[in-house]
Amino acid sequence: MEKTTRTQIIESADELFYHRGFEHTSFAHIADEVKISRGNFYHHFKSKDEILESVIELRLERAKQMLDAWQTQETNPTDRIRLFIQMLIMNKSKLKLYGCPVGTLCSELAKLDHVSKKQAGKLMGTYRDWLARQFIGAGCKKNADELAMHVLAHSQGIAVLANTFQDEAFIKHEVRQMEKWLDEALGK
Amino acid sequence: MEKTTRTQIIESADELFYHRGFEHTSFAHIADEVKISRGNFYHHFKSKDEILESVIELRLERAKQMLDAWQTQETNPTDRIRLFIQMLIMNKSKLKLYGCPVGTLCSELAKLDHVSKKQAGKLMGTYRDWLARQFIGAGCKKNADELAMHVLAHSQGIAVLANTFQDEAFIKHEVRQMEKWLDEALGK
DNA sequence: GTCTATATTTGGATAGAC
DNA sequence: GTCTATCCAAATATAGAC
Repeated sequence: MEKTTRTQIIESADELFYHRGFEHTSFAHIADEVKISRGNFYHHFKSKDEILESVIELRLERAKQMLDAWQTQETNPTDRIRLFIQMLIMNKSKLKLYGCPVGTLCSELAKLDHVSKKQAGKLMGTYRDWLARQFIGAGCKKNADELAMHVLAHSQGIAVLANTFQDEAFIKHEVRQMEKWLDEALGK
Repeated sequence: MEKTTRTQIIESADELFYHRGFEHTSFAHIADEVKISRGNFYHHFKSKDEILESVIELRLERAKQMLDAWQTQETNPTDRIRLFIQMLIMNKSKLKLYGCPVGTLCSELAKLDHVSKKQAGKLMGTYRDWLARQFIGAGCKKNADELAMHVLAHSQGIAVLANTFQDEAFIKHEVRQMEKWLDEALGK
């Protein structure tokens, strides 16, 4: 079963937007990856903004799939939060090179005041809501969203600094701190 | 005493790079602000990259001045760290709209793989080093840099999320958390 | 569905008059 | 030191043949 050209465009754009940023990625860059001509794009998408829309949709899909998988993989909400935090370790080399794909996109679209910035915010919101549900499950009903936002903020900050200072080792240290914080926050 | 055209260019570029991002800011944008013609730029700078260089220099200068002022204003290193954290509150409306000027620049230049990305990293490094010195002064000689990086990471994460979710109230809550963390970290 | 050719716009940069 | 005019390259987008 072949990947459609449309799918290939979206997947290549997804990677390039992550590595180079949205604005700094041109049709020529994507065309080189997919090996199609520039003109051919417009058979599949009306504009570059439409490609971005599809890329965000793809990322939303993937995020939901991953979180759903975690939901069945771990029965304990606390351990699910730990999986989220461990994501920083798993992706440490990419974080160092390109930062967080979600955070950097949200930051870029905010500066561009782009029509899709709200959609990108939804992507971040997906993690926020999922984390909040885990905290509720772990017995923190009252301040679940605050705790979720704290984990998210700490993760985003780690990504920015790992990228800025090109430092992977730092990630490990901060992750340990966050895990310790989690144990205390859950009153353990 | 008049501001030179050169100075006006740098200051306008500084603001525009913060609000719109570096790549998304054109000479036309800066020219509109300064009210000069596009061609006139090249009497003062050889290229757009050179303007960026000067903008980063300006930001470095301002950062050092501010930190020096704090150094004399507060005798207690712990209170100086508190001043740093309070900066998030002071700038909360700008953070909501544009994120952190240091973090967003570092993130953008990393994606562009720009020649000045190291210089931007130095800007972040200025805060890192200053914070580490305060922690040393507060008696945390052993892990001063780790503590500095933690404060920096938390601040950056707060900025990213305040910007993404357009939420100022969240900043206040996280700042309170960081202040509590600081008291505990300093064994108080 | 894919291509080539081309239109159009924008943005960075240069030349030279004043 | 500032301007106008202009060049050049890149990037988005369109038209129409195959």
